[in-house]
Amino acid sequence: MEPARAEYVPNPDASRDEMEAQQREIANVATFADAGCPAPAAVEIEEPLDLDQRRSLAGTGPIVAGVDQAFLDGVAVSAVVAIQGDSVVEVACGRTELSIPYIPGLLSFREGGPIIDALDSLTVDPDLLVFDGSGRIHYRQAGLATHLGVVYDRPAIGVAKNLLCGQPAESLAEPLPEGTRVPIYADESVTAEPGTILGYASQSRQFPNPERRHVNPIYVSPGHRVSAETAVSLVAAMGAGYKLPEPIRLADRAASDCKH
DNA sequence: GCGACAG
DNA sequence: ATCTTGTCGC
Repeated sequence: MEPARAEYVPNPDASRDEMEAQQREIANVATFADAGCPAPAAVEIEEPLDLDQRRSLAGTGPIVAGVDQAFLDGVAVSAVVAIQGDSVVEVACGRTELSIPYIPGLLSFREGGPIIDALDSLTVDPDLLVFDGSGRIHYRQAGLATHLGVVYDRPAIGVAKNLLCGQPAESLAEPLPEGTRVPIYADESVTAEPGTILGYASQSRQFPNPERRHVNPIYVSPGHRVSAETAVSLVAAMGAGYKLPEPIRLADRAASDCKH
């Protein structure tokens, strides 16, 4: 697939000020409301899928693409796994030399290159992109999922394993029951009206007895063309019994496979 | 100055 | 993100 807005392709050689300025601009053109994204019921994944059992595209069901990265020395490997219904329909990889270090808040400038490299070789046309990292839960409301969602002008969701910024509506220190969703509000650290719901902490999975051993929530936020509420529901629909949604879980595996 | 900080 | 075996419990 090809970028729809080439002017927003992240440039790792830009100055920090330029990066931050571009992020504010991206947040302004991003849509944090449902606009052409699939319905959660249309992308349900009941059982864990197998990366090695691929099937060809069939019919007009929505295609969801999961994206994740792995690293070796100075190289970033990005993998995209495209899923339609209960089938993996395509797997693509991309790799790029790492040019800048990891800086919280500027992740898309470090990992955007390999991701675009991978998406460039994808032949199917995804209806939804799911990224490992934040979307609107970001200092300038322009995390990885928002940045790339805008670059491709495609519905996009960010799924993070840790909270970058924002204020949970309630404490997340104690284990939550499975299915719990806690709003993440904008606070002073975010360029949004205080009280804006940036995303949700979602307890996608929990053990029967959290006293002994518990699972942490995931942090789901809209990237582009999806609301915070629909984003959590979409991710929950693709859980297949795991903490992380199937597209991300498979992309994670594909990326480490791609390394070796 | 101090603390916080996706992957 | 990455370096890594066994081990405990629904």
